[in-house]
This record gives sequence, C-alpha cells and structure tokens, in this order.
Amino acid sequence: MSQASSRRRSVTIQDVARAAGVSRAAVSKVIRDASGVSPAMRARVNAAIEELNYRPSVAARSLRGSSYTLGLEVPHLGNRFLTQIVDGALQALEGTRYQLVIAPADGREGYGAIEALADRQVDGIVVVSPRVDADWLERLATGVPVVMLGRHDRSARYDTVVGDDVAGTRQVMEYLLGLGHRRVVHLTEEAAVTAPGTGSPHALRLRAFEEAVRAAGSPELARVVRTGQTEESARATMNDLLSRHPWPTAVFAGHDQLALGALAALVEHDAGREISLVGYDNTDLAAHPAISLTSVDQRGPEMGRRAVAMLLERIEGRDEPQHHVVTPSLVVRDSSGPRPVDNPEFRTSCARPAAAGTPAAGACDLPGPRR
Amino acid sequence: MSQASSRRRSVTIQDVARAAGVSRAAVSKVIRDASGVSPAMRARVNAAIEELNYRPSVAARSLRGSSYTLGLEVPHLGNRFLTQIVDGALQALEGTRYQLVIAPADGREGYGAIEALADRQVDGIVVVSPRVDADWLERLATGVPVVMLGRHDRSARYDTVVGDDVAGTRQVMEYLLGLGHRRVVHLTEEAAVTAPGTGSPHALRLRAFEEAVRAAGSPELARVVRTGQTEESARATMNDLLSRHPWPTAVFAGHDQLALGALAALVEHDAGREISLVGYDNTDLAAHPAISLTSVDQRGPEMGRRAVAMLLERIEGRDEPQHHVVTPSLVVRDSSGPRPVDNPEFRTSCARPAAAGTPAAGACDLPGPRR
DNA sequence: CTGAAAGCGCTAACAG
DNA sequence: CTGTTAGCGCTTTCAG
Repeated sequence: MSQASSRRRSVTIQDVARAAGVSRAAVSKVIRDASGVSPAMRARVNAAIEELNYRPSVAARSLRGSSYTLGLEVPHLGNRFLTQIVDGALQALEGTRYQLVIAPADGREGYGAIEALADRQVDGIVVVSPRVDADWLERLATGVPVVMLGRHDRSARYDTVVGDDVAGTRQVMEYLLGLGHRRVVHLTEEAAVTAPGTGSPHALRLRAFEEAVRAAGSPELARVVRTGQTEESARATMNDLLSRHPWPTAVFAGHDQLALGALAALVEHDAGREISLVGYDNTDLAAHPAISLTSVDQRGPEMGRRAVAMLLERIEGRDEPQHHVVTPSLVVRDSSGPRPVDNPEFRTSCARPAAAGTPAAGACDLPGPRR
Repeated sequence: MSQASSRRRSVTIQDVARAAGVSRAAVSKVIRDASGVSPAMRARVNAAIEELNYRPSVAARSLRGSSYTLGLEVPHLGNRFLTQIVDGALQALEGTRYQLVIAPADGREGYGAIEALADRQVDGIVVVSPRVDADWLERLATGVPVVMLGRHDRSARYDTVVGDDVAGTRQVMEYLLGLGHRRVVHLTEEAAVTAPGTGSPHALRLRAFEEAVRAAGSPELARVVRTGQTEESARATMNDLLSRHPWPTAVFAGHDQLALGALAALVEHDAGREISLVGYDNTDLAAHPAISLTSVDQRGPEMGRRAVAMLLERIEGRDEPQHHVVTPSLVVRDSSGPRPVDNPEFRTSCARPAAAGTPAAGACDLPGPRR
C-alpha cells in the first residue's frame, strides 16, 4: 500500500537482518562469506535471504568494496576477432564472482566507453581499441587495473597482452615467398594506424612485411596499399587495384575483415585463381568452405583468457607490470597457393562464376591458388 | 603522503565544492544541470570540475538516482544478428546521457547475465536470450523497465520488439514455391526452441512454413529437419541429408548461421547449383559475393533502436506496455533460383570446386540457383 | 538562489 | 562470535 503501483522498492540488507533477527553486519558477513559467523546464524540468514529473495546492491557495495565487475572496452563489434576474445574472457571468469560487461566504443576511439566503465567502478578494464593515448591510459591505470590488448607498448602501470605480429607476418611472408610470389601487396589501413611508435599491431605487421621483402632481395616488386578499416573499403581498394595490370600474384591483408573485402573484389574480377590471398586473425569465417581463407591464427581466446587472468592477479595484489606475448600460427587454406604463370594478361574464368556471370570453361589446371 | 603508492583516491564532489567555495549540493545541481543555480556559480563550479578532473561516481549516484546505464543481455556474440541490434541500440543512445553495457549470457539461458545487470542498477534492460521464462521476466519487470527483443509474448509489464516472422516466412515460401520448388526442407533448431506457446521466432517460422506448404497442397514433399544451434551442427545435419537421395531442391534455414552451415555442406557436396538456399536475418555475410545468400532482412538496427527508445520512454514515465512489430523483407541473392531438373540423380560439378577437388566441366547452363 | 542535513545500501573497524 | 558505529559519494528535501 505504501508504494503505489510504481517501482517496487527492493529488499535491503536491513530487511534480511530483521527477518533473521540479526544485525546488518552479520548479514553482510554471511553474503561475503567472511569469517566469524556461527553456522547456526549463517543458516538463519541464508534462509531469510532465500525467502525474501534478497539481492545485494552492487552499487552500494561498490561505494566501499568492489563491484565484482570487469569491463571490456571494444571497438566495433562487427569485428569477428573480438568474439574470440570475449569467449576467452568469459572462460577465465567462470567460477569466479566476477561479471563481465562489454562497453562498445562510441566513436573511432574508445575514450567514452573506457571512461564509462571507470565511472561505473569496475574492478578492472581490458582495453582493445588500439588508438587510445598511452599517457592517458597510464593515468587511468593509476586508479584501476588495466590491460591493453593487442598493442605493443610497455607501460610500467598497465599490463599488455599481444600477439607476436612479427612472427606471424614472417610466417606469412616465408610461405608466400617460398611459393614463388614476388609481386605481393600488403593491404593495410591508413598511415595513422600503422605509424611506428604507436605499437599498433598493424605497424609491426607492416614493418615485418617490408623487412621480409627486403631480405628476399626484390623490394621493387612488393607494395603497400592503403585502405580504410572496413570490408567495404578494402573491396573498393582492391577493385581499383585489379583495374590495372600487372596484378599482384599475392595479397597479404592486415586483418581478415580487409581480406574478406579483398576476396569480394577477387570474386568480382574472377581473379581468385590467379591471386593468392592471406588474412590475419583466423576469424571463424576463414574456415568456411565458401571462403577458405588462409590466415594467421592469433589465438584470440587465449588472449582474452590471459587478459582477464592478469586483471584478476592485479586485483589480488600484483604490483609489477606484466607483458604477455601469444605466438600465432599460419593456417593455410584454399585462398593461397603457388604463383601462377607470370603473365600480366593471364586470365581464366573457369574457377568461380562471377556474381551474375555465365561460367565458361578455361585452363583450370594451371598452378595457382585452389579456388 | 597520506596515500602511499597505492591506488589514487579519486576526487569527490566534496573536493570540487571546496575548490569552488560552494556546497556539495550546489555542485550536484550543476552537474545534473538542475534549476536553481546562478550562472556565476555554475561557471565557478565547472571551472573547478575541469581543473580537478572530477568525474561523478556512478555507483554513488545509483544509490539514490539513476545509473544512466542501459543493459543489453545477449546470447553468444558469435551471432552476427546481434551486431545489427547493438548498432541500432547505440544509435538510439547517441546524444543521451545513457551508456550501453552488454552482458553476454553465461550458459544457454541468460538468467545470470540479466540478474547481473539488474544488480548493477541499470535503468533498463533489453533481453535477447529467447529462453528466459516469461513469469520470471514479469517479476523482473516490476523492478526495472524491460524490453524483450525477438519473442512474441505479450506481457502487461514488459515491452516487446519483434520481427513479423510469419510475414517473413511467407515471403520466403511464396518465393520458393513460385520458383517451382516442392521438395523443400525447413532446417530449424531442436523442438524445445520451436515449441509453440514460447512465442519464439523459430516457432512462428516453423508454423508459417507448415501452413505455406499445406496451402500449396503438397505437404508430403516438404519436411522439417532439426539440427543444433551452431553452424557446425547445421553443416553436419545437412551433410547427412545430402548423403541420401532424393535431395531437396530448396532449403529454408531458420537463421543465417544455420544457412552458413548448410552452405558449407552444399559446397562440400558441390550441390550449390542444384539446391536453393535461403536464410533468415540478412547478416552482413549474406551479402558477400563468395556467400551471396538469399535471406530475410529483419532490420536488426531498427529493432535495436526501437528497444532502446522504448526503455527510454519507460524511464520517462510511460506505464502501458507496448509491443512493436518490425516488418521484414526478403533479399534475393545467388544462393537461390528456379528449381532445377527434377531428377534425384541429377548432379553437376562445374559450378564450384569442392574444397580440395579438381574442377571439371559440366552442364552449367541448366536452370538452378546461380552458384 | 543557496547551503545544511539526512539518508541511499552496504562494508569495515571495533567494542562487547 | 556478534552487534554498534561510522562513513563510502551522491542526491534531495527543506530552511534560510
């Protein structure tokens, strides 16, 4: 009667205490299972909790203790690699009292989302957006444990989990060069993203690409091509690239999303058979037979697991920064293969009918990627 | 000196008040921009806030007022359809003071995640996991605004946003039957998911499928085939199906993830040309030229937008339940086409080379889906 | 228009 | 082992 039809006031620790005939502190101890409660009392309190359907308020608890919440800031969720990371993070949290919440970045950079998490008193934050300022992160990390995932900076205040991008890229390049490819394009994002010194994975991949090419002694045949961050953008760029000869014989995309865009262009130009394509991230789609994309597996779940584990360690009291490197491995699929006949005008169209085109017979048994 | 090297105590409203030479209440008013503050005071307070880099504690605020947080509970993030919903939700939040947090369901059902959100005092919850009990949700909804997304139940306490699954399915069936298909399979999840009365979208799609078939007068040629909820599972089921003749001429999958699994099997059996495939959700992948999947567009962003808008309305004081239906539309792509020659033994393999097979010439110009 | 005072629900320190 | 007593940082009356 006292609360009209509006929102029901929830049951508080006080109510439980009253129902069980004990003090609030006693109830508090029971729910945190702190020491110093008699079994009898514990039982009574638990009964009352059960009966009243009591749930402690995380907000109130956060005011003094912890919120038992870990935050994961992510750039756009369209990125499949994130799914792997989230899966790993959830695994690491299983059986703990902690809950994961994900805050998607609003704009291009994740400041808003990260601050929102911090404001909500999460006990730890995993940052995935690669473009947040390192100093800013350091400052943040003085207030709450932070793990930066994916970037190669080495802060003294926050931890990092990264893939070994140099090793991953080397594997790609050894593979491609070993197959005879020389005219190979590295399709990557705009310069801001690959600027050295940012520690961005794409910066390292770019550098490793250039080094591999130089080491192979044929720098003039390899090129870096810039595109946007979306699949759509990669598709446009690749289409552009394919509108001029000579074509590259292999394309190494900075990540699978770009590779998918490039693949779309290859399909449209019916060039899948002549041009090898390699991605990075080994996103679940790469394995689909209709895509079958050669890609570098970064072990996303492992990364997510480690990041959460590190946060938990910090919460437990660890004080030294820790930097964990995950070793990737190349997964070869049908999108790549030996260099085909090295003729710029070489074309065949038997392999994969263009979207609405008419399939035609052709020289299907030439060497080349199997698609 | 008083706080050692450990965590930095954050700046509170008290500090700001002191710095600005006003009371805490005054500061509070400024940050909430409540009425009753002189411009001069506002300016001074804002300056102090700026200077001290003050950020209000959401936890403390939640204790009395609201947390300015909306929660989105989701089943596994691998589902691409969710991405669309999240995008829409974020759009609807743009320019408001509210922040979106996503809580991924722990197990098969979302209770844990939903409770976690409620415990964290979010101001509203969008529930996507379809299997949570309706009564349980009703109870939840007495304490916090709730929108159930995707399920067709009509509660008096919580709002709903759903796609018109009957209309969507009808479009699919009219399309397929119109092309001459009769031997069509509806690939859907296990019976628990399609049980009538749950209001699950898959229940409605199944029923609409059966009705369409009945209306077409050839019930014996259409079948419902059950599979798990994963792509992998759909692939296995479909492979199984393709190991026996006669094949269906068309497959209507309950959602795109199942369709992708089915597509994998089609590719493996090199059956893409003979069997039309239709999905549901029009996930971004469906548009990729290497996939080119005919699918029903549910307008996920619109759904996400509406769900959040409804929550906001509830927070503003709306009291009557509201149930919003979004009309879907079929997007035809290359995975479907006219019924091919109706011979159970009919096979061709010119269309799409199997994963590691050798392409061969064949009767490519027969009618059939263009892949 | 401004500020003092009283909590929100919980935990932590301490006294019994 | 149990209960009392102070707050955590903020909002919200309600007097001035």
